[in-house]
Amino acid sequence: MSYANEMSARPESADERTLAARLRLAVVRLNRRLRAQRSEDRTVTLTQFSALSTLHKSGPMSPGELAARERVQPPSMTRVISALEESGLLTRSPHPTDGRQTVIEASAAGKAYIAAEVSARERWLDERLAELSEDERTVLRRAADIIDRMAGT
Amino acid sequence: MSYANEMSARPESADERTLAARLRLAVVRLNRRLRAQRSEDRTVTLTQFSALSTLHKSGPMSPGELAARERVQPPSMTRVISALEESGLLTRSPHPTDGRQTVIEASAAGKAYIAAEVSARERWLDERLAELSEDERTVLRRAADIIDRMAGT
DNA sequence: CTCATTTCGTTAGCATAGCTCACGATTCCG
DNA sequence: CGGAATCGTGAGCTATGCTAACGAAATGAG
Repeated sequence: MSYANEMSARPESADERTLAARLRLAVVRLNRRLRAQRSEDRTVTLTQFSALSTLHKSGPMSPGELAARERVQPPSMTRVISALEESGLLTRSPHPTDGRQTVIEASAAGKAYIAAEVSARERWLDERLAELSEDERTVLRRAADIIDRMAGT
Repeated sequence: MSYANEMSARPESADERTLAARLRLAVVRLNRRLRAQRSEDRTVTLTQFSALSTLHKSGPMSPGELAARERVQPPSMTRVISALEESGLLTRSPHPTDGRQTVIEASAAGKAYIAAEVSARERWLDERLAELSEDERTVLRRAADIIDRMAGT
């Protein structure tokens, strides 16, 4: 069943690397895991879901504003918005006074989708978090704030 | 200079979302920032650097083993290894006893590259971390361990 | 009012990064 | 010896970001 797969590699350990190196690896790995959690739901990707969540939570805004909140360049957001509109989860309407802008908003279907899928989407992560101690969750809660502050700069 | 860009969107706040949602957003955002830090160094991407670091730190191993450590599927790792080999930072050699396997190892150039570039690569993150308090860094250090444990499952 | 400048959203094209499926070579084991 | 398992890889797809360039609309100096 199990073949020999041991070489001179040292075992993976809680290591003495720098904080930057450890944090980078942790973030890269968790990001990969999170993106992989879209298998059953074929239509909406993590990026789209993230944008739709932010839009739903913050209310109608312009595409540029949403791009800024998600820390993404406007052209990247354009594609996300187009995909969500095509799925009927979001509506585009003209800005009342400024002809250059558009107002995007989560549609009724989009809001329903979020309500229904938010737990399914984050089920994997929720389960992992549930396995932790309350202290560990507190650490992650604080870390999420700190990371967000760093990434927002 | 400043155009009106206010709609009915609520301001972005330290919010009352679930831990899962907050952690997801924080990780996705930081990951984007980290990948963007490759501007000066044209040749080696974050994924390649991450793999090379792990290989250097853990010693010679098979491609499959490296893929497992990086939490990536073997075909994904093949491309990373090929790119690193082409750059001369890694060597492939046949396994002494198992003809199916190969042994990959950071070359002298690869080790030198890591030693020289590790700080440059992580400069952006290092600078952000330096702006934090010691307490905040401790939180991130613990969080990195917890996240890695979750992602490793 | 006129027109150069700025802003907004988008299109086009590129690079990275991951996946699954399939396949050939090799090894293991009954 | 021959079927089954394993390893690495090739092919092809999708997602996710970026920059450059552009057209439409708004602004503001004259």
